Amino acid sequence: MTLRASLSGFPEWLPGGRVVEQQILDTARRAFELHGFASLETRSVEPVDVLLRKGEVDKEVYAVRRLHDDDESALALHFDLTVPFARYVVENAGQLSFPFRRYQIQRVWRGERPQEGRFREFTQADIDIVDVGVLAQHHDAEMAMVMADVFADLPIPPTVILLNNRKVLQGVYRGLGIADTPSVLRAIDKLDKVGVDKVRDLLQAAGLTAQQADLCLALADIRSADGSFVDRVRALGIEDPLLDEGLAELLEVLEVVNHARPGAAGVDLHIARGLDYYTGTVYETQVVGHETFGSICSGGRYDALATDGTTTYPGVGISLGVTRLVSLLLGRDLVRASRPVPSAVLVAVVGEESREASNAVAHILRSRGIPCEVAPAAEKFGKQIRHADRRGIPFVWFPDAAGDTVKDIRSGEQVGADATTWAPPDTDLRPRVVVVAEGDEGAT
RNA sequence: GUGGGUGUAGCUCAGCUGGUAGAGCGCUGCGUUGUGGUCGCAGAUGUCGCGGGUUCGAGUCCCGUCACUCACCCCA
Repeated sequence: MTLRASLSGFPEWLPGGRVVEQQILDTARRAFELHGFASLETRSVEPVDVLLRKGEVDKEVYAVRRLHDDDESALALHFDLTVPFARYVVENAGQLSFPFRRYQIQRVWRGERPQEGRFREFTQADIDIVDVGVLAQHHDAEMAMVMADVFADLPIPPTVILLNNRKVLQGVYRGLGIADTPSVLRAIDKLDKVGVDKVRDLLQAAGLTAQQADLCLALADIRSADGSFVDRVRALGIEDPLLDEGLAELLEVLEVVNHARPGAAGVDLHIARGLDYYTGTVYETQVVGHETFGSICSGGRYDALATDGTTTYPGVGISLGVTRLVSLLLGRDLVRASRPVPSAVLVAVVGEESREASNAVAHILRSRGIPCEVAPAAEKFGKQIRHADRRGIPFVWFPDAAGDTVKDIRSGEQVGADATTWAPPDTDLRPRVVVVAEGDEGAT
């Protein structure tokens, strides 16, 4: 296990797990910057009313206050990165140029009961684009393509970004004369978990007729990797202008994404998304073979979230659940770090009186970009090698006045070497994330 | 917040109807006295989650409490 569960919901990885997490963070950052997103960080805390304004839903928000104040200022840890970003855009609109694109990688906090893949403190890697007044539709497809690039660069199983559009759902519900859209959305969202019959019960409990419920279920049942979903929705025979708009948008996003990144996305009309500020496209991402684990990357378009009263800043964003993804990869042993420490070389110490000579070797290696450490004690070489072995350090360097040698402790091969010219193979230079082969148990 | 399950060595767990705590892995040492991994031998380690109760006696039964975990809720 690479997860310490001392405080439930506040994960702390062991060093090997952190290697995996950092690789994901580096990969995301790299992809985001290649797509021109500027880095941004917002404060961890927001006034409570900012966090709760959108959607009365008493989100599981953590309040923050000084222990000694009886206090007034109701602050809370942010619940996601989208709402603080919307606030930031409104506050700094005068100094930003639009359309504004930024990425933001930070922790967020939610006071929900933890479970597999669900934490109270976790890291999101978020990208958003906002504009003034109107945001071009093509950005909806762009979001999915950027994330597809991230996934393509990660050592993880295939993923699929599932698309839907709130307008399609709302258009259908409105066309059916259904008033209570939110509870229908919530019921539909449970399809995978509780099954068709339970959801039908829920829908009827929400006041739908049997016929309405069946049409909602038929709609939710539509999934496709191509444009064929449009005809299947039409076949339900429901007419509504919002539906037309939603279908057109959804079709465009799907076609653009899959043209550029074949197979990266699919349409799934039962994706609803809980957050209430979404107004159009919504995204959810499954890891193939781990569909029940939950979405590792979600988001959507919000046309009315950011506003100062006179000007509205519509946006679209998507957020990678870094912590959730790491917990999936480690918890199911899908990947491992090649070693938990950066060191590629352990420089042995012959005797404490010659530690300086070992330090000098290490200094030269480091100056050439080779991470290394010096043995902590001048023990017998067997123990020094074992020290390296346990940490996964592949090479042990033996300083010797008659000529240094370096040993690859995996093969046992030991050769003469000069610190000014020797280098490990590229694959050993830094810890790597390696995919665990089927049935490959044990080992570090 | 509501309901179920679990809490014994660093880790995974065993411990039957109460009789003073065990295994595997890991760890330490030796065989091999400055070249590890395999193998063999030897060894160390526990407030049995915490508090109370019943009992001659509680890891075991009862009550409470905390933590973890699963489900609901919600979601990355």
